[in-house]
Amino acid sequence: MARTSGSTASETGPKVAQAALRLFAQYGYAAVSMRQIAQDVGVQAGALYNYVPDKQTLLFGLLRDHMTDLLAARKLCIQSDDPGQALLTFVTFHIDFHLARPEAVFLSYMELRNLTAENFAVIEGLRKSYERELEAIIAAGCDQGYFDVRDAKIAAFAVIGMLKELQTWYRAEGRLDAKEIHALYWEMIAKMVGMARSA
Amino acid sequence: MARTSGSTASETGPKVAQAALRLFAQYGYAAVSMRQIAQDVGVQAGALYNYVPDKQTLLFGLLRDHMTDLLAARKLCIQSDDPGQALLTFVTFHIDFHLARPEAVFLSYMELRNLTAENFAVIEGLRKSYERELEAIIAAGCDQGYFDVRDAKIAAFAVIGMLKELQTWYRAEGRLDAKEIHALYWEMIAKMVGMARSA
DNA sequence: CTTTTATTTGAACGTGTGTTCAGTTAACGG
DNA sequence: CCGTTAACTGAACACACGTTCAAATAAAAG
Repeated sequence: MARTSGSTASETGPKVAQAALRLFAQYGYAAVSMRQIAQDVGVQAGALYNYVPDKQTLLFGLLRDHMTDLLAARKLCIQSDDPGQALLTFVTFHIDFHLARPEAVFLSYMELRNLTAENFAVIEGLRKSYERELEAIIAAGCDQGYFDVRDAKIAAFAVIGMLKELQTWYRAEGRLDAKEIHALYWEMIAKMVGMARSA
Repeated sequence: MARTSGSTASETGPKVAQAALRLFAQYGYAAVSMRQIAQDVGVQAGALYNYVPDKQTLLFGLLRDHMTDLLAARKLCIQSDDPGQALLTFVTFHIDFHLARPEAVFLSYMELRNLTAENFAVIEGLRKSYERELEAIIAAGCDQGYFDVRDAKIAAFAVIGMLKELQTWYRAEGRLDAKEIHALYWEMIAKMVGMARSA
């Protein structure tokens, strides 16, 4: 047997990425075999290599695309000169973007160590450039007297940590919807950075 | 060849656990082979099975011991009826305990999904009982009017998240020592829970 | 010194791994 | 309808995996 009826690269290609994303997120990169991915796609393992040079590059592609999407979406946010507004925008954007793609987010946190050194450096660079935006907002808010934190870098880490943890407990069918989560987190974060009651 | 000179179970046993902890934390459970662990111990792979029934149980044992240690150490904390003091104690304890054993902490966050369903349930139960302590402290502080948070459960998650993130950036040789980290995190957390300026 | 016990080796088992590729069939272009 | 290209199969490669176990040696006990 050979080419299967109805098969086109434009359909199989995305299926490969989706299956890999799903399986890597669920079981971990090292625990998922190319044959499992192939089965999920509905194809033999050999066929995957029409779409991906190797397993490592498959993982890297998923992480890089996720980070690229994140930064691209972030650029579309309306940026504000007011630090309070800028922080609110960042937090709201972060929550929406991340809650919408839990698997990619999970993968990006969990599988960094399975990247080669070179690939890791690329992803890490993208991640840092995102997190530095938050740090810059907090630092600016301090300089301008809107916020009150002793260490902007640590405060940024704290906010990132809070938001990361959100990923671990949020369920779409859960007690809180996105709107309530926005409100709760914004309340906590605004207090934490000592935001003056204006904005 | 067979038994090597100087070999005793009381030395090799702990070595196995240490090597597994180190390697699992660094490369991930699925990516580390029993032969790698054996090499780190300085022994052939077969010898590991004098100390561990299988790889899964080895992982489970590491995680369970970590959680057991955590809960035991926590019990030794002096508990306070004052919510502010109780929260401060919790935060300080958490930071000290976790910064002292980064590998076990990392493993406990990363390798939960590589546990069998039964083993996972055990670890998850231990973890929840720890995190519920924090939630109870925050809830009590709210009830008694010391704290001001809209949702104690979410606030507890937020604090846990902040502290988890600390693990990812802290380096012993870094800019901040434990004392400064205590102060910075306590400041942020006290503000976040809307703590009245007394305690 | 002899016997017993503790500890490890080294080979083997069956299975699974990522990856390659010649061969085969489906879809497409002329 | 034919030739070309696109897509996939299925087998194979060399190697690594977790685990078992008889045999062998070291340490401990008597």
